[in-house]
Amino acid sequence: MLIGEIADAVGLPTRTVRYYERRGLLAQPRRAPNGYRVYGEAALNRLRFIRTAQAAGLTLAEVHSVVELRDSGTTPCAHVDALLAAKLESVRSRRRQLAVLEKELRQMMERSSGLDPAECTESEICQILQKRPD
Amino acid sequence: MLIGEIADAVGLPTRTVRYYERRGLLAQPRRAPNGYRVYGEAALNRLRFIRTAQAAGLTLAEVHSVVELRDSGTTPCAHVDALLAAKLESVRSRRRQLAVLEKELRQMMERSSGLDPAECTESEICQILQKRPD
DNA sequence: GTAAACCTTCTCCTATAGGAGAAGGTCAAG
DNA sequence: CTTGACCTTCTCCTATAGGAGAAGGTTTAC
Repeated sequence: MLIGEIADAVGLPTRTVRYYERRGLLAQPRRAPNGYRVYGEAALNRLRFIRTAQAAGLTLAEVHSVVELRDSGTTPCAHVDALLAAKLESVRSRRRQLAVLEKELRQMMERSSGLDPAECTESEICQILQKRPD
Repeated sequence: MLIGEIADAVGLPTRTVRYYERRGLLAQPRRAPNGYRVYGEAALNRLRFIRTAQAAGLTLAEVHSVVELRDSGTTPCAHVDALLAAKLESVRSRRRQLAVLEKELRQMMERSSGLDPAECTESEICQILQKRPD
């Protein structure tokens, strides 16, 4: 398989496949006599894994830490559990932040409907944003 | 007020104040004979406004669009309303995405507790991530 | 008079996940 | 034999909001 074929197989641009190689996520493939990258099944699995892991919210750096363990012969299960737990906590935390922000935005917009643009002075720049709810 | 003083007054590093000036968020201040930036009340209000707007989730580019209107003599209320509405929608959308992700993470972790690391094969790299719920 | 604490501009760097284009080699088909 | 579609490496660029350091001038305090 050449890079264009494997890229099509997983739905990535060839640039991205080379990028993963540079990042150390994908082993350097063997080369054809003309210098072209030649991939096998393992690379296909690896790319699919990367997509799955990204879908689970892992960063490429985190994916890297997982494949590094795998490549070193260790079963990465425990490490993945820890990553997922940390990810879950950060997602929860982010959700809480966004809930607060959404509430504030709604309050600002509600207040805004009762404000007169003519009363918006130059020094406060924008009364909708500046006038915090009492 | 020199840059260090105004920076302390709003709790920003002096670097950031210069950065806002470069970004066009803050007017170029007058200079003392020695070349030092000298600020007045207006700059203080502007910096406070930027912080408030950022807290509302606006990007610096969006803040820029607001102060640009203000500086051009237009009351930016309508524009701010539109920005807030768009921001609200994107926050809602993001929250929905995170809710789905949180659920998936929880499912993965639950499944993980019933999996045997010994069964994790090299080709799938990690069964926790790879085995999607049936 | 000198050391500390300011200030100035300049340029490059961070994280994240790639995207864009240049300049060139290679391969299959008409 | 040339055109188009591949492939190669190289470097720089994107968005976001600054951070870091260099090299130098100024002001304040002792």
